[in-house]
Amino acid sequence: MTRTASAGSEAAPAGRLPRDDANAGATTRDRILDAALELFVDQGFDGTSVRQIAERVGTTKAALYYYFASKDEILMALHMRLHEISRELTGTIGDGPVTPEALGDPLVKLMEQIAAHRKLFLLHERNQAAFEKLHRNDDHEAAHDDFRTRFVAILEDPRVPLRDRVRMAGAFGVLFANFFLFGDALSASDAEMHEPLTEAIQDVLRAGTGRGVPAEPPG
Amino acid sequence: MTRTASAGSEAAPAGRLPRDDANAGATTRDRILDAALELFVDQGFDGTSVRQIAERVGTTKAALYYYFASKDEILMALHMRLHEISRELTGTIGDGPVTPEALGDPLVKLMEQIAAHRKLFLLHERNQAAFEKLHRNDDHEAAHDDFRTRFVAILEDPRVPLRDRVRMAGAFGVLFANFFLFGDALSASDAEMHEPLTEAIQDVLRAGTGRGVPAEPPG
DNA sequence: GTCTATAATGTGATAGAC
DNA sequence: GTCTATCACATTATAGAC
Repeated sequence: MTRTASAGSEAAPAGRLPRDDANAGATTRDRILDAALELFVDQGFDGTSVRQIAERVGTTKAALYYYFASKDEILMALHMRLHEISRELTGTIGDGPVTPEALGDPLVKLMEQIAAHRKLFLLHERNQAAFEKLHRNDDHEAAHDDFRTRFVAILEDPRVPLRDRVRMAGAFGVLFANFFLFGDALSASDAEMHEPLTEAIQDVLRAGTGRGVPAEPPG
Repeated sequence: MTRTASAGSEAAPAGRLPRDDANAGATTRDRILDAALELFVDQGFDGTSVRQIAERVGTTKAALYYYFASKDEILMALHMRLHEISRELTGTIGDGPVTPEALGDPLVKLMEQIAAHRKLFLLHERNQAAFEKLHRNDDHEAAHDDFRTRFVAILEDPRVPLRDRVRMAGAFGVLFANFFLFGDALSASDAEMHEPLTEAIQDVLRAGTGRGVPAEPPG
């Protein structure tokens, strides 16, 4: 996690010069995306103007419009960065109804991805409205097969007992709260968090299958 | 939960006529706030124009500005609605460092409040950026003593073992995920959710204190 | 209290020089 | 590829009639 996350999306205009002194030599297009990501997370998509993005990159609005046809397209490009990560994770869950136990490993893998791409996940969490609008305007509204979609499908499955579904949603919540809601407050490194978090997740899930933590505390 | 939540805030201009056919006879001021709440949750604060609010209420922009000096003030009024609820809850937590066990009851109470004022909590969750800006501009930036502030203070307390803090944040996350992240997917009534959710919360907390889910049955 | 009309500003986006 | 200058438009907010 030394670099600031300038991955993917290399379809830049023409002759770019890829050096590798972190970020400084990144494609202009990627520097725009990095700046936008930061601003969208802090101020929200609607609360951020194209001018602000340009300023942070150290250029002008017009230059941005050379790389992106619209402000929406900047958001879309950032969406795609996450979409690929998310699509890999989706495969780790089975197809049919799922037991809480079977969800343990996928959630731990998700945790590691969140840790590696925190800002990208934050972007989606904090700009839900903007993304919905984006997908409404774009054609392919149906079937974006990301992790969340698959997860929601499981939680909607009436074949799974409500008790279990509450646990599964809850396990995700344990993750979510520790990274996004209170990630700053805990002020622990990702490494320090890994074990206690994994334990907590497993416990929420496990307790759900075998009818809970034993009725009375030992002693 | 039959009514659509038109509580509090009666300091309207002058002679209002309070009937009680739900909402239809509500103060105009409250009808504005109800409409704004719905739109701010769906489209975000920045994505909602004053004109849209007026349309939904069935009046004009200028009329809104008779009741509120600015768009920000509408958001502020909604913030106050939640702030009072939140302030009551804060009292249910002690003052010093807190054990996971001691957090069980406050979180269950919080759950009940969230169920009763879901939209209001959602507003805050989805418009974090807007609220931060609001509080930056307003004077009293310091010390808004709501539940979240107190909760964060606990999670920052280095006297509490990290393992416990992860559990406490996680317990909140269980709540959060079931109401906000996946509340729609589960499609269960608040009554149906109450027991499994309470159990799940208690289990996350309990497991943290006594070193994990009991390896041995009670004896 | 609610309206019409309008002011003042900032926005996303484009044209065209270099 | 990046700039300056500008357009068209929506926004928040206000003035003043009724």
